[in-house]
Amino acid sequence: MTPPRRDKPVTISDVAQLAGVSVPTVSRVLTGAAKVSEGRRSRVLDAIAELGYRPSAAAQTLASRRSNVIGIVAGNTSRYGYAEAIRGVEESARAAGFLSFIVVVETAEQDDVAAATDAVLRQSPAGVVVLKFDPPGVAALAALQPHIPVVALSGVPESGVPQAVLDESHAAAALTRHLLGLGHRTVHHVRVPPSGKEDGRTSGWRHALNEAGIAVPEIRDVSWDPRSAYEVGVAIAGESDVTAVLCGNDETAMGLIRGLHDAGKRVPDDVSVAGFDDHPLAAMFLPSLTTARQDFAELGRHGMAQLDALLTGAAPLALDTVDPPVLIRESTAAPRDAAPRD
Amino acid sequence: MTPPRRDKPVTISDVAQLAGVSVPTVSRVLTGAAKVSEGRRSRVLDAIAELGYRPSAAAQTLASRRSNVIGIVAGNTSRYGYAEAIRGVEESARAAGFLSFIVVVETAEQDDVAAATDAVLRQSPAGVVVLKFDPPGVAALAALQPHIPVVALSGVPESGVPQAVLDESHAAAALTRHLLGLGHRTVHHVRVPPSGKEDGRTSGWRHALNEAGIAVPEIRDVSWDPRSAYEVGVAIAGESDVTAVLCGNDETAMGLIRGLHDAGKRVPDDVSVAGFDDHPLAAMFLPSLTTARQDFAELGRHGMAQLDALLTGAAPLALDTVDPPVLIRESTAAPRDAAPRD
DNA sequence: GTGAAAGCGCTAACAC
DNA sequence: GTGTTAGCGCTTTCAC
Repeated sequence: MTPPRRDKPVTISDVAQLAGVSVPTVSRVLTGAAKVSEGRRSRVLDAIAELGYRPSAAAQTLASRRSNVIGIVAGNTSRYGYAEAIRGVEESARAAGFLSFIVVVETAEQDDVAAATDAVLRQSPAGVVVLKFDPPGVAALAALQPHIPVVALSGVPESGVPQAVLDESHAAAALTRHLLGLGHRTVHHVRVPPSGKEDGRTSGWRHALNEAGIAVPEIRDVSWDPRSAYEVGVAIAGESDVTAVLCGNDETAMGLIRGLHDAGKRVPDDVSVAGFDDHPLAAMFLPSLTTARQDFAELGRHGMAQLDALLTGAAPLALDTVDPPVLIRESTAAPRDAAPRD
Repeated sequence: MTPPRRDKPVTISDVAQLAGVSVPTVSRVLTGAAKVSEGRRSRVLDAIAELGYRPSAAAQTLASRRSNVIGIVAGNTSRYGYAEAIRGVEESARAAGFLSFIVVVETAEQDDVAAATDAVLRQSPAGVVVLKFDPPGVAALAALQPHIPVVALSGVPESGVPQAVLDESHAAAALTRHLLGLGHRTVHHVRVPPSGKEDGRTSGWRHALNEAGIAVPEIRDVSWDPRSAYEVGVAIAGESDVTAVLCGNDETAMGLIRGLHDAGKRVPDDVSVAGFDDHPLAAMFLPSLTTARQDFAELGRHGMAQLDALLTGAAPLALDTVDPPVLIRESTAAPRDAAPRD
């Protein structure tokens, strides 16, 4: 066995020569584009193994005008939901024979979006999955769509784009109703950075309040950093009318609870707090978090399945919606001053 | 402005024709390989803008035999340290003009490692950064090294590979000494899946115990799932000799604390627990976690810097080691039965 | 089935 | 400086 030299890669013609066949024949056994007689076929396979030959993706892409890479475009790669969604996409992309590359769009500004679009298109990927979780994602989706097959991953259905959706609004409404059902007069909302005008989490909350004929309280905004939720927790500890809070995600809920705690309030005794996502630590927290499970990895897998369907020209999958289950745990309870409604 | 058609990409010769120059001249303004007169130069630039031309990465790679993509090889993409390290690598790769693709190695088995190696090499990347955090990472590193410029990211220095290191053993020893200094007779250790025979976290702990002349207690192993640490927490709640525990990471510490809590033990009153990493939620947990900060994103950036140096043939950077700072918070305290040693 | 010939979009080497 | 000529490593006609 001769280990390949770092500076002289083995090419298809090396294989052809060793196997005693023509270059196109090697190509045929590689791609399966046409039948090759059993004898030649195995000689080619042997030569490939002996030389440790690996086809060059660049040459294949150039010659065939299709590639086996897909792009994952995201505003972020490491936050919980993002990382899980990326994992899901990559997993099923790999299972389908695709390699995934990552393009991060820092902001929704022209320059960043154009840079990301360029980076994606230059690779001539077979398709792209965009995490439409934030404004950069929304902008990148719009920029990419006219050029290449794209699937969006998101929390709210939208028409005109193949997509996989994790329907957040139902779960947010259910969580809000749960809190109201415990006897809270209203439910406040601490919002994480939204993807557009309003996310499903916020609209579900708003919907449930409207439905119950309750005035919609002012929204508090936080960044992704749990410390900003901590500050809000400290602040609302001083507001006696706040007895129930629905947070945009579990990290926010944990930060908020810690802030309330440090300001002398107990959860759920003084204030009920619900999170969103069912982060792996949500059940470990003290108190454990009432929340709605979001399976981001599954969302990613669905997205890749959509892309696959799109590429193979199969019947476009029906709108792919997953309804997140609600989990009632320790962080929510009846308020001090009221008995449950029913 | 004519938006490019989805099916007929603009090529370099379209640009050349519109600008009234030869193809290589366009290439020259693109790559800056040779001087081009100001007049032609700007005509080319205009043509590029007008046509919305984007060079094909495949063609460039094939013709020039160098690519501007780098590979990130990892056993996992979404767990905290992994995701942060990947973020760091991608960030600085992008800043240096590289696109990052991701290859996941599920296990350290022959097949998976070979598949990952193939996937990487077929892309002919400029270089690769391997997350040497687990056995799959270690195996992939070994398989890749003879073929292509590789940098390893890890927790323990190792010779023979360009690498960036987050030196865990000092911090683990410091944490162990902190616990002993509080008066604990010994410190137990709950270990997360190690990359090889022993990780820096474990060896630092072992070292500090040896140094203090204390017998090394049996190690408890957990998976990455905090629920497995929860089980250990429940179990050790029944062992009265366990008063201090050093955990392999913060998620494990949180699971362990929750398990202790559910089994009736309080932290730090009954048992002191230290984590590792300074996860964003470590400071929010109740109790907040004593831990050692690991800046994985910075580790990733250092790794990419190493790779850059390697590629440009610059003097190889000195071994890149970061010493994680120790953070004393609420989850550790003196044991019930003893006063602090000093 | 199989080889010869052509060409994918670009860069490199070479003259001028 | 600039155009012409050759490929890069493959896949794709198209004969046979």
